[in-house]
Amino acid sequence: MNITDTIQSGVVQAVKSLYDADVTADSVNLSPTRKEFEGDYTVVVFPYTKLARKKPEQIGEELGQYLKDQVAEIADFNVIKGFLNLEVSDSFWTAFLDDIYAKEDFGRQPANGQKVMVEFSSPNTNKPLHLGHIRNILLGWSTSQILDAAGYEVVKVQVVNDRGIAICKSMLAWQRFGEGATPASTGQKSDHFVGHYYVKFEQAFKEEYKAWQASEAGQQAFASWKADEKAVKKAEKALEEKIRKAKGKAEREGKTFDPAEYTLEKHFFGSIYKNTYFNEHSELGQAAKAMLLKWEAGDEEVIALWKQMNDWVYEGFDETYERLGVEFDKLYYESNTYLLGKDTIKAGLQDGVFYEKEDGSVWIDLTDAKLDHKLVLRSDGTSVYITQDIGTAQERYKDFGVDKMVYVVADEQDYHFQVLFETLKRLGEPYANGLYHLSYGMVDLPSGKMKSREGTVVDADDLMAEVIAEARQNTEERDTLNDLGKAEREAIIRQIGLAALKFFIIKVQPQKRMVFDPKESVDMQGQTGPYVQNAYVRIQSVLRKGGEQDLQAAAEYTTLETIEKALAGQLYAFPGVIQEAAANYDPSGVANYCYDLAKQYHRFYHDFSILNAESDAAKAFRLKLSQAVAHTLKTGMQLLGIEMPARM
RNA sequence: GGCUCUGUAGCUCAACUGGAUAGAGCACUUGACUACGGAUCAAGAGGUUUCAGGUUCGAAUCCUGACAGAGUCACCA
Repeated sequence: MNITDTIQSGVVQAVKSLYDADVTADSVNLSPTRKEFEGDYTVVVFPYTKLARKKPEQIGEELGQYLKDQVAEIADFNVIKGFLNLEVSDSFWTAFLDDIYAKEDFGRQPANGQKVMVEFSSPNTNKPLHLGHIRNILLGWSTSQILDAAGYEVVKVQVVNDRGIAICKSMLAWQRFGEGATPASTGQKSDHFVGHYYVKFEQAFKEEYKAWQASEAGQQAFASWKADEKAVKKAEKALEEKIRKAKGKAEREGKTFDPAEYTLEKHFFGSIYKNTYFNEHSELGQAAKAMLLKWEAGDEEVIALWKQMNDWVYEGFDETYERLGVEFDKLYYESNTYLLGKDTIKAGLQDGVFYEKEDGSVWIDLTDAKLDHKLVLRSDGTSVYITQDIGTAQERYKDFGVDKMVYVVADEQDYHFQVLFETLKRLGEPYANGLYHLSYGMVDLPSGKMKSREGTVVDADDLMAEVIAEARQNTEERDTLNDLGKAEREAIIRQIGLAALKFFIIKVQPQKRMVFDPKESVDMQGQTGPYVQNAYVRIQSVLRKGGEQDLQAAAEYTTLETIEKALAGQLYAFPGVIQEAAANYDPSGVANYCYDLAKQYHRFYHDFSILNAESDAAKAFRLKLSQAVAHTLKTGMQLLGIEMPARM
């Protein structure tokens, strides 16, 4: 039985015997004691004032005395206002440490027999991965590791969006402007090579569109739209809102606001008409669409080109994934799954889950779940995004029989997943109650939103190279690794750089939008990944020098320093941290836990000598404590996908 | 306009899910190694938790209403 349960049930008994009232163990408000007070755990006694009809201080005293008398692990207590601070006996902590210090897997839970699938990354294949993908991948990976540590069997998958208009754009641009170039011939990383042609397409389209805007046809389109008073009025309103926001933003950032950028004409061509132009007038747009149709028809030449482009991209992605240290158990390709789900819709139509409109389109009415009516099949019988998501979910269940599915997807799709999950529920899918959308906020730069069109995206490969370069520079300044071979040194430098990057991103709660400052992300001091690594490295250094010590002597160490108890208490909390992170699908708590533990250890290390401790008993005890901290830090950081070097 | 998320120190983030005097890091100021790794430690300064009400013994946290930012409301994905 663990100590928190022991205390809680002790309080239940105390309340029963002292006040003849029944409370549940769950309701006992128990938390670690704040560091400015004496004690290890604190019980809040305010809730018992009514049933005891006494003052909080008095209740605290009575409960404290009862626990001290009846519960062996409680050595002492004090009461401040309505807070009962309990002191756990030193022998409890030494026994606990004795139990865990040699366990490298401390904190991990035994298998619980449940299977969960985590989907993450899921890129488009027309351009390389960027900072946004990195947040997604780190969240997905660490959540997978955490679920695994919490006892689940985890299946990691990604959906590769390998078809559609976007990849056709890259293909077309390569065909027209590529002149037979290949990644090998240009020396470019192959996914960047493909992305280059995507950008090329967008540039060419932009030029084409701009020329058309000035042409007679373009001006006429604008003029005829302008005749529609209602539409113009609506657009003017939207434009006003846009201007107001832009002005506010310029003001906040101390920049000048240029009203010439916000004319009605620019708004019309930029926001309102762009899709229409692409679909109906653009030569490039027509060509890209024609290519998509040919792809769907299975045209050999187009398919061959498509395969070539995608292969290039995959080669590049694999490299990036490997550098990041992530891998998947199975990949689903949209080109294989995009037709799934139609049969389910038809069957659901029979069962009355869906309804059909006169034009033949199929819908689901979710108004009683506070959602809307949602189209699930077009009037021409073709599928939409949600159709294939329904089919894919069923496919995955067939493949793996999972109890839960976690989708790591940005918060712009919150509504989509609400609709999807509700629909699957109504279809009676067996896994419907185990669906979770791990929604996360977009990553902003200090300069504002990332926009691929404006070239303000932070490339994943560049970013990793940058943090590693910074780690290299820091390492060279210290010359602590000079005796190592180059390969070994580089491996450590890589671990340090990636620790900085990963920790910086994972420490923020998923649902929050985060500001990513590249300058801060390469920081290696303070609340950072390398700071945590440093605590681990210090311990390794101590263990190398004092590892021969016979740890039996620790048994004679019976009076712990405050900070030693605090460290033991923190270690004790680790399994709970993992369980909570798993239950909430939130790795940020693990990151913050690792930081707190490292910080506490750094302080302990500074204030007390380990190898030159006052007695053999103290030395042995502190070695055990250090070893336990090292294991815990290593496990915790491993859950975040961060490796711990033995030296740095 | 409807719905959802967010708003905490100059900046980046916490706050054990309703508990004590709201905590860290960065930046700034000042200290600490002839001792186990200074990527460290300690100290100082920095707050009307966006605002106004409400519930409660107790609110950054829950409720209502404003305000601000973001997202979404496609026979797009």
